Amino acid sequence: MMPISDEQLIMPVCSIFRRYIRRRGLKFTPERARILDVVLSQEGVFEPDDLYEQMRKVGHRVSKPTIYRALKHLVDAKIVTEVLIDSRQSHYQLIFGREPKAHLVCMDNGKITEFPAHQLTELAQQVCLDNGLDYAGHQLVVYGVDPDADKS
Amino acid sequence: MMPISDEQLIMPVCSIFRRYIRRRGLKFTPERARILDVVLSQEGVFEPDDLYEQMRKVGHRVSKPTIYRALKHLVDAKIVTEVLIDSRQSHYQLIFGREPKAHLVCMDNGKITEFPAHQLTELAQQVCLDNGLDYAGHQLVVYGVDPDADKS
DNA sequence: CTTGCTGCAAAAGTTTTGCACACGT
DNA sequence: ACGTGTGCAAAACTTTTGCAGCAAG
Repeated sequence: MMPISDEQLIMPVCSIFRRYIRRRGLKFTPERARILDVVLSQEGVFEPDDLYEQMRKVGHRVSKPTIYRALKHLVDAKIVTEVLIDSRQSHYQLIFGREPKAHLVCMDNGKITEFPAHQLTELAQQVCLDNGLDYAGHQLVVYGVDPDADKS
Repeated sequence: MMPISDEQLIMPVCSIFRRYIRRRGLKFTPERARILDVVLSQEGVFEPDDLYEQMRKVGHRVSKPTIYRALKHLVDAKIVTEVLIDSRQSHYQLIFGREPKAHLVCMDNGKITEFPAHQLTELAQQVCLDNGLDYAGHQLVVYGVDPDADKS
């Protein structure tokens, strides 16, 4: 899949989410539209609270429950995916129109680097097949430590 | 690395943990010994609360804070690793003397299947190298859905 | 003895829920 | 109009922390 530019991305994602919402008899509210906007502006991995703070900073009054509820729909709609990097905090990432990425986490400073991992998809699909499941996604996280950090 | 049997495993793990604890000027208490025992008896992935309930069931009075504190040391000692499968709950798994495993999660019933993923280690190490980090571990989670489950 | 450990209770933090009112469709 | 959504406040949970007394080294 060829990556597409931001301008190419934003319009279709909006329509796709609107269609997804309406097909389910749900409602495309201004809050959901604005949340999708902020999500589309995120670089890499983000937390629900990031969205809350950023929206608040530009004067958008959205409550946290609304953000959590919208994220659930965005995940269902396969526009966003949950990224499991920290067991004590939800992390999400935009996936629509993007190649699947794996994550390298530096355990010293928490910095997250993305890298492509094409090879994995085939392996992951085969594993599902072997176990009688339909493939629904996969995630690779690699952990590293800074070689220059002091060892305790 | 050749997998080893349970009897071969339990003794060395105990000594290794004791040595780890003492080298750091910490204390090898009965609570920590019992927690390690329960950890060694787990099949696959477990949660802190699983340990708590199982210990309670056999009459071992250990508090949850103590379990959380012990798990931290077990992770540091590389006897146990955290498994990121659910952002709302910590999951752990015994790794000492075991081959690295990847996880297949069925999104319909939550069932977790382990499978070997040798090929990944090399890839993961290369990624760290490319990014100037020392390799510290990796984790692959594959998601599947039951083809027989009703689609909503 | 000294220092770390435990259990309790409380705190901290994230995510969810109940409810009354507001708003898409 | 009907049925969802929203915000608020509170609940639900998991995980962490402070502290007094206890115990390992």
